[in-house]
Amino acid sequence: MTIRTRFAPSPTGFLHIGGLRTALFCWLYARGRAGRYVLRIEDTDLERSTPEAIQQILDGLAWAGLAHDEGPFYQTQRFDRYREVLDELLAQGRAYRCYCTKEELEQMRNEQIARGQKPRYDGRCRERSAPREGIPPVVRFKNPTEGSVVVNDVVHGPVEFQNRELDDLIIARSDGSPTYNFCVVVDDMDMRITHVIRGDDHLNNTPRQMNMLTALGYTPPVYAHLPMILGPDGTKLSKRHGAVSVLQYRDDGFLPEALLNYLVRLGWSHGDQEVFSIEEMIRLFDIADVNKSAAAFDPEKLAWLNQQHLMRVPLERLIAPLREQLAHLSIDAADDAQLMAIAAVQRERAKTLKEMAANSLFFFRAPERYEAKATRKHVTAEVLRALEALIEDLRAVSDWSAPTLHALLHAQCERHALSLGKIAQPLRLAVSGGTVSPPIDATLAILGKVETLRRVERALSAWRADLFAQANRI
RNA sequence: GUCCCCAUCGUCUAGAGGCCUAGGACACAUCCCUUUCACGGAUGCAACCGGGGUUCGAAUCCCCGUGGGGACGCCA
Repeated sequence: MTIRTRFAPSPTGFLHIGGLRTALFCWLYARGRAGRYVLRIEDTDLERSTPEAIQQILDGLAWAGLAHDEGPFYQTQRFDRYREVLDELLAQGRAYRCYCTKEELEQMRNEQIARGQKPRYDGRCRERSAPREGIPPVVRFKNPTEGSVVVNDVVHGPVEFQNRELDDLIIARSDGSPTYNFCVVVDDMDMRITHVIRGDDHLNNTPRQMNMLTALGYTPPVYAHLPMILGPDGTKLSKRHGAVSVLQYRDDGFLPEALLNYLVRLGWSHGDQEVFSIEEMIRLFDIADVNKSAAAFDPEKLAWLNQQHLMRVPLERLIAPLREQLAHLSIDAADDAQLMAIAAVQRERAKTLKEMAANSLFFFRAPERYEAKATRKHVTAEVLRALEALIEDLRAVSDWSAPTLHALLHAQCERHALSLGKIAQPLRLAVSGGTVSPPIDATLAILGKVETLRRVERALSAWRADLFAQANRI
């Protein structure tokens, strides 16, 4: 039988980290065993569902690369079908109309809580034959009152629920619209879902759904309830923990495979391996290997993984997102080859593409000033003499490449009996304004001959004036 | 309150009775490499929630506590 999984978000907010991991596990499981991954939008809550949220979810999933094989299906477009199943249940006496008012239910709940009991509907309308005037009824599922339901959860093992703990849940509101637990049941059945992989918070819903499925003559699917993801402080993940939407991670300069890699390692592992390509995840992942306990989200490890992926991914992959990040810094980087060269030397010195862009700003913009402290430290009369000699060499270079420049620098250092650092640092200052950059030869190579000479000449004249003023003052 | 779930370094995890002197990774510290910053390498710091059992032997199995989480809606 073909394995069929589904991701079923409700569009009442952004797609967040937890949702993305659920989607990832569903996707990996289906992909790894020639199955089908279905996307279903659970938008039965007309009040809170928004088209913007739907778009956000779709965009987030698309960015992550978790393409669905079927769907997206919208529950709001399946109301006729739910109605049909509802009537079937009603006709079979598996469901009944309940005329209790919200006030009565509220009162019932309060009394039960006061008595220290679990609030639950007492089934008083089960045997009611006559409707109550003026009260539009809801429909409740007639849950078994005896025995128990065992959820053979793939990650938790068997979990037993007593039917007496469950009550007759509402499956259609008084306005006739179906509720979540009922739609899920009908959809999972109709879409022939074989594996329901979802958050831990749904474990308690499972016995009810299984009872309904059974009442409909359908064998329940396999269930796998994933542990929750907690914030870095161990409490429930929320907005104050930073990124809410997965799209925020894109904007912050993360690679989707890095995020996915981080997420797959939350509750799952494969020996000592930390870095996984998408292909490896698909090949190695198994829902049965997932942990039971909740995991805290660690932004530091995500950042480390992102760098690991930045260093492994084909360089071309970095061009577009790096350009995008530079655009946010008002840099219009048109040249693919140049961006690739920059990414090649910067990727081992940046955790994110955003950081890479910031570190690479100087390639596009000449420094306006030179770090004062570093200038005092690295710029001396002796260094100036060496640089002046070097610039002559540079002017004469026809093959402007890192190896050539490297040789030139070395030669000049030897001539002046200086270590390479003595000359590399002031050069860095001259071209970048600071003391941090990729290897100086590579940096100059990327910058190009014209721009390098312009910047070095400008720095030299500024520093000459400085030294002269200093000498006169003393 | 009732029901359900969970429990190994600060964090993510390995561990399915002896291989555990509890392994790896992030973070942190020190050192090496070095042209700055990184990358990389080495070393160090650091954990089985508590108590009872079962067993020759328990991080691993059972029970009870404790702590954390979830559910209990005409939300999903």
